[in-house]
Amino acid sequence: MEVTINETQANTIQEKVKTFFDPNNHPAGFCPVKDVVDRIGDKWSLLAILNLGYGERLRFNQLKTQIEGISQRMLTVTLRSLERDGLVNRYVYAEVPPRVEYELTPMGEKLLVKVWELADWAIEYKAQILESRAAYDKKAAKKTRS
Amino acid sequence: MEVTINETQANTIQEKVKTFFDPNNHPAGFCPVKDVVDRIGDKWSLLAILNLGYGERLRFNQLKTQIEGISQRMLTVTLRSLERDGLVNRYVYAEVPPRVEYELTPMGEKLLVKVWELADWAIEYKAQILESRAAYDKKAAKKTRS
DNA sequence: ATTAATAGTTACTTCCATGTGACTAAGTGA
DNA sequence: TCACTTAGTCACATGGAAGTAACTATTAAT
Repeated sequence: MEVTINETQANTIQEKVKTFFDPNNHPAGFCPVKDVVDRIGDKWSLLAILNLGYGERLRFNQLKTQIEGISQRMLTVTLRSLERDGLVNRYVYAEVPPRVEYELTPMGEKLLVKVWELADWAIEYKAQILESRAAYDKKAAKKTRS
Repeated sequence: MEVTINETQANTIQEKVKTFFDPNNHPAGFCPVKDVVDRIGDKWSLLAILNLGYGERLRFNQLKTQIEGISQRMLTVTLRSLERDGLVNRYVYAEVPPRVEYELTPMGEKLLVKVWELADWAIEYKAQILESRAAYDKKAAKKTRS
């Protein structure tokens, strides 16, 4: 089910991108990739999704503990927006003190799988990125000095 | 080469995440997924990468035209950071007026392939997200009214 | 002498995502 | 009566990413 582009037989990423950006295929500004990245590009959403990725329902405070550094407010904000988009389910139990549990929806889990594949790239190229960065900074420093 | 987790035979995403987050496997805070998303999560990087994904070298002003809404400054900033991380190459021609061309590096192209797969998810679930969002807002509106 | 072209840089401003700390409801147990 | 618990909300403060507009070098063409 990897049929992003089925308008033509596009086999290389170049062909795919070219086909994709063709105004005949989509309205201008249509960019699902950007949509996803915007959705998970904030500070906490991805971490919430990852922590719910264990497959167990987690209570609010469990998440707060597991997601290091997150504030109460930001956890609420993050979970609300994930819930709104249908990526997590929220279960409220009528108890005192309150109990609220969160879990990934199937849609959220599918996203996690996709996002997870990015990790392959990150791991494979992490060293190379750091190298490139160091080399670049070294050059920049030289220029500034002279 | 999809061997993110080879410590165990982890077949479900739950197992993968569990294995991944095990402090025995990685130092705390190690999260390559977050790294990538941070890298492309800014406003323009992804759009620059996508536009360079055609496989053709593009001049500064070509990019500026193609990336709708980007300012001169932000294009420079974006390209510089991509160059620094080794995702794009920059070719300067000693001409007047200046000519500078940009292209994806192989590493950048590999990233594009991965990121592209997110589009599959986005396209598949776009309608469902919008539905979920509308339903959520409708409920929220009711609560406010009462 | 002036304009035009390209690929920037620089100084300044603005705004929104995020952070902080106090506050709340509702019941339980001491 | 008071403290304690959980899962929040609310008002306000802040930093940094992004935006804006003016300025630059260099040469060719008019």
